[in-house]
Parts: sequence; structure tokens; C-alpha cells
Amino acid sequence: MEMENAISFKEAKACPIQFVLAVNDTLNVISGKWKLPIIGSLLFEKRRFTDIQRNIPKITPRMLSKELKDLEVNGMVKRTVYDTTPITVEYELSESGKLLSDVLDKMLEWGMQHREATIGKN
Amino acid sequence: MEMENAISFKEAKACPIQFVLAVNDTLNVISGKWKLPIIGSLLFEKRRFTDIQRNIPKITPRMLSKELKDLEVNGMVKRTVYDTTPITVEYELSESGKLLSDVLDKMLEWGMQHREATIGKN
DNA sequence: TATATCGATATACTTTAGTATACTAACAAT
DNA sequence: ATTGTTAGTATACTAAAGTATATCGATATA
Repeated sequence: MEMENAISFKEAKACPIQFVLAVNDTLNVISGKWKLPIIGSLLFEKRRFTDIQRNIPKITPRMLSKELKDLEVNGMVKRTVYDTTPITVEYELSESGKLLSDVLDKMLEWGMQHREATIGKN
Repeated sequence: MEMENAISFKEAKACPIQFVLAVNDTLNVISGKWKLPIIGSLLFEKRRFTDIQRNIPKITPRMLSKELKDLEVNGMVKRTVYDTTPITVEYELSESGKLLSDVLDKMLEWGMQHREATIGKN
């Protein structure tokens, strides 16, 4: 999808249902305490379970397992098992997952301007 | 901030703390069940409390009140009280709040491509 | 006097999200 | 036989998010 043809949120006024759903999809995929750290951890390279765990010091294996499962079910992450001993499981972002960095960039941009705009305005 | 100068999430590798914080700010501002509906409701026009409530059928006044307070504290929404009878309170998006539509546009774009990419792939 | 409007707040509750801690299976190395 | 590694699961818990329902104060209208 190109810039020039991108649908804007404001244009969605007329037929909002599917647009609202799409925005909500995106939000759901990145919502929660650990989703961004996990996605961030996979943004530059594929990683294994324990590797991600080491990369995100405070996450418990329970949460990591649960969130990775969520991300996999939502088509964000691909899980590959290698029959080595001990077993090796590799996680990597899907194409969609990689494209999410465009959204994160916009969030970064907005977040920084918002910090600027809000400094000392309490 | 211009496109050419925009900081990318991937570039943040070297000095991640402030960038991660900015992305998290953005996420926090739009996280929760009612934030997007409320922001959406204010995107085209300022509205009054009861007006928003009618616009978002299933929200309770407790949640609307709480979320509006959150949004106000976070500099997303401006609240203006008019001393009429009965009292009139107007809510409108701040400049930052309006700029959020850029983020929502990206989320819409990604969400739609992700739906396309994920169809029938279960 | 009774009822309605506006913009909420109060109290009690249920549901979802996240934490803490211990444990498992399958093997390999010591 | 014991210990270590991998990638998790099991159980029980606390904390945060959201719901349900009733009520408030100030004022206007019937």
C-alpha cells in the first residue's frame, strides 16, 4: 500500500466498522506489558526462547510463553522447532511483524512530539 | 517533524531508553477498552459529556469520567466548563490529540494489510 | 411539590492481566 | 547416579481493569 493511496482514519467516518476493527487489531497485537519488549527483541534478529528471556530480564517463562503464543496465533511471529538435543526453538517476526516497525516509528514520532508539547505544562 | 528527519525505531538500537519510553507513552495513551472510541468521538468535533456517552452506547458514566480524566491528565483532551444551567462541560482534543490521527492512520494501514496477509492462514 | 437535566461520584462486584514459585520431559555430560 | 540444558507447564496467588447500579447537587420546568 502506497502513501498516496493510504486510507486515513478521518475518511473512515462514512463506513467506520471495518476501519475501527483494523485499528483495534493493531492495538490488540501490541497491547500488554510484554508485547513491545518481545517484538523489540525480535526486530533485528531471530531468537530462541531462553535468549529472549535473557534479553528481557524481568519476564517470567510463563508470560513469555503466553505472549509468544498470542503473537504466533495473531500471525506476528513464526515459531520453528529444530530437533536437536536439547531441543531448539526459534522465534522470528513474520512479514507483518516486520512491517509493524512502521507503526512503531509513527508511535515514536508522536510520543516524542507529545513529550515536547507537554513539558512543564502540568 | 519532517519525514526525512524522522527517527526510526530500528535506529533506536544504540540508545533505546528514551525511544522505548516515547513509544510506550503513545501506547499507554491509547490503551484500554474505551480510549479509541472516545478519541474517535472527539476527532471531528468537540463534544459534551452526555453527548459522548450517547455516541458510545455501552460505556458507563464511571468509565467515561475516568477515561476522560486520564486523557486530560495526559494532555490529550482539553476540558472546558461553562457556567450555564444545567452546567455545560465541553471536551475537545488538544493539538497533540489531533496529531494522534497520524498514528491511527498508520495503525489502520497496518491493520488492513495484516488482515489481508492473515486471511485463511490459520 | 415532583420530576427532569447535566456531569458526574460512590460502593460493591466480576473479570482479565500479570506475578511467584515450583516443576516437567527429553536427553547429554560428568 | 547426579547435574545441567532446553523449552516450556502447573498451581496458586495479587493487582489492575472494567461492570452494575444507585446516588448526588444545582437548577429548571410542569
